[in-house]
Amino acid sequence: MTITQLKYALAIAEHKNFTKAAEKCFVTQPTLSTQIQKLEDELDIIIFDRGKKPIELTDVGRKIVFQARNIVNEADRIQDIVDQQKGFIGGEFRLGIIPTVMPTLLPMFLNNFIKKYPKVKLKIEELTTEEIITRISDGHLDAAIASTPLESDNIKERVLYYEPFVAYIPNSHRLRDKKTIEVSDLDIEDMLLLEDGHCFRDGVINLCKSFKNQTDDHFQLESGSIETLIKLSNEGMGMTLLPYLHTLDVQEKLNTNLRHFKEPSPAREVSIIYHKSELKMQIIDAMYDVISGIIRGAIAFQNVEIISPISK
Amino acid sequence: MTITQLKYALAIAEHKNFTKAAEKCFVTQPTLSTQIQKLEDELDIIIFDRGKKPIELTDVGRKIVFQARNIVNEADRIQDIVDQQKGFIGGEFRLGIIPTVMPTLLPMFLNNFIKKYPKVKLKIEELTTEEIITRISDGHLDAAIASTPLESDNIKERVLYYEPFVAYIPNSHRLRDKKTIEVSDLDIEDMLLLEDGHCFRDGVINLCKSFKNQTDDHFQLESGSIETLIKLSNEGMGMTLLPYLHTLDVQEKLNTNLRHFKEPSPAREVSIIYHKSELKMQIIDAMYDVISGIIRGAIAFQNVEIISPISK
DNA sequence: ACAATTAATACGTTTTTACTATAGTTTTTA
DNA sequence: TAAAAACTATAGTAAAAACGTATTAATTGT
Repeated sequence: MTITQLKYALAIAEHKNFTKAAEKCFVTQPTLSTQIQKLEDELDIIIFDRGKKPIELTDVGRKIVFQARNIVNEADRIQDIVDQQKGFIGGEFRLGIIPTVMPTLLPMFLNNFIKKYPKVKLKIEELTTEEIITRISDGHLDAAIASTPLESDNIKERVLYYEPFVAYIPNSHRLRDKKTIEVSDLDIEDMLLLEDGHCFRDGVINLCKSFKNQTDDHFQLESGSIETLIKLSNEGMGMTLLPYLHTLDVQEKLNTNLRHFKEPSPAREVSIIYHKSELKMQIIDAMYDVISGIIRGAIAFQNVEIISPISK
Repeated sequence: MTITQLKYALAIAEHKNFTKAAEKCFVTQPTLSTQIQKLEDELDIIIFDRGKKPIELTDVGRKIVFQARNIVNEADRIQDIVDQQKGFIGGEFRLGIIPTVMPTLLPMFLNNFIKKYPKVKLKIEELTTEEIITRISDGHLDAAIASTPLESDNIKERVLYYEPFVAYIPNSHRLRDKKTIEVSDLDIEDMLLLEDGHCFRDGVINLCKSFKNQTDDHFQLESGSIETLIKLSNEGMGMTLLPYLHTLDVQEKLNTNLRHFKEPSPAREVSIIYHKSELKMQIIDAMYDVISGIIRGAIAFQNVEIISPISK
């Protein structure tokens, strides 16, 4: 049994196809065939059921592959240890970011980060929290930036900042004349929300729920981007809530539409999250340092109340 | 990097000597030399400092070897999974047993176990609790039978039975006429104890301490075996405490010297313990079943108070 | 039934692994 | 302190393993 064979088995389990797996492993398909056969022979069990199309794992095969994942992960950490020793911060680093954080946070730290750590090959993807959790768990992402706490077993969280909710209140709205908003002012019925799947949407719903026992899920307008929410709001479709960093982008003439919450302001917790195995921890540490250094200048709220990002 | 190379590195780290490590790996010394060089080249670090005699690990080397241990352990579990699938209970199984359990428990279950699982090659060693903890942690033991709780981080415990302490009181002892003993009757000053290192000794000391604030460690007589304790006691050197199973061996004519404690009787907890990685869990399960099946006929106390086996 | 897809097999080549023999060092012993 | 012993590194070689190309075999979809 070799680590290579285990990697091959993992690739096949993932792609359910020898040929594609072979490509991903940068070898030919016969190489995979023979190596998997050798592994199966040595263990004297069948890992893959080639009878079915696409290929399926046998019961033992599933356990073997699960354990192979552990072994390969642990093996990858050897390189990690070496990198740490050499003070080397580099290699591929796959980062997921949730949609409501992406456009504001990414421009703030990206330049800074790639300048400071030019050897890191960043691969950034915009993903929902749910997708992020899946991909961190199965090793397709090294880390992600998401709203926390997530209460996910094999994922660790490290808080980057607390980002208050800010109300965006258009002309002629009933709350227009208030200087500061209170949570009890909110009515989910005239609140513009992001479409389903965004954790910021869930946060807002939780916030409103916490004061009104609103369980009716019948809302009128939903959008995929915060920019759209603002435009819809300007059209008089209702008020909305924005994450604080987004308000820095709001055009000056619309600035008057913003209302901060009375302290303790409701806020979302934004964290860098990663697998509990702590693979590539040096890069995660580096990214944490860069982001929290930058954010310190941008957000300086102390008195906040954290709103859960998980729909309940 | 191959699993084989990691195993070689582990062997060298353990023996601090290429030649001996090569023997343990069943290869020649040059094979080890070249493979370790290949590993070091690939990682571009030095693992072993050959400058010192005996060989020492470098700082990174220590971390690499630690991680190698993890990887090799995880890799071993592949065979475990296969064995489990096949319902195969076999292979080498290294079991440690503390001295005060060995002579009574081992004869009770050994025959039974090797008859039921003839393919398991048992290697049993009598070891102190301290030695057992070290050897389970570093993988030299697969499991052990010891008195618990141990509060050791990477060791799991599964209770086999509770074994009450029984007082052995010779003729003309001040407690001779009592039908049942109470903990408050005990005086550590006239108690015969096992020599240092035995957890049963620590248990007895804890028991006495719990009633008298006795911190003076000056005892007069100490012995290495419970048999000797009984003989010393018969010579009038004082009373002593025995684990219940030992009292079943006491000759009939000396039976009259035994006094049970008033319930709840002080007792030690005896468990099968193993590494948290749960390697060879099928065999551990099998052994648990055999022992607890046998012990059910021998010990049937319900009302006990557990005494810690750790000196405090 | 035929084309397309995909895994297995046959076979040659390259790479890797491990062996024997031996050289080069350091440590121990006389 | 010189000789012996212990130990690791290196060279060369044989065996085994890994991988590639070419091809066959089996299955699926049209």
